[in-house]
Amino acid sequence: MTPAATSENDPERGLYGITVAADLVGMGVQNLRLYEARGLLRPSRTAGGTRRYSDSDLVRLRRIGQLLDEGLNLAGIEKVLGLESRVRSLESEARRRRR
DNA sequence: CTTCTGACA
DNA sequence: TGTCAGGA
Repeated sequence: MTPAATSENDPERGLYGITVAADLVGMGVQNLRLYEARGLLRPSRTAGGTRRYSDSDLVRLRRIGQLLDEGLNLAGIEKVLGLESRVRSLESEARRRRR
């Protein structure tokens, strides 16, 4: 469709300010800052220092919310997120190697 | 918008 | 410990 659709649909590109992002995932802005301080998230920053949350950041935030509901603390969630990302890379690596 | 501090369950 | 409110 759109010729420039590649960069416009990049899930890694920061789109939302912290207020909009918190609103979209149903969290408080203070919590989003805390999650970042605890190493659960790394939203991009503008030159002026304001956070920019991407669509994949929102997915990550919703995952954090699920894990919190399940009773994990922030330290545990950081571990889980790390393990999940490692599983993903190992799975894709195994997929490549298999072909 | 940012970081920081304190109260609450 | 995580959440939330208020202030600089």
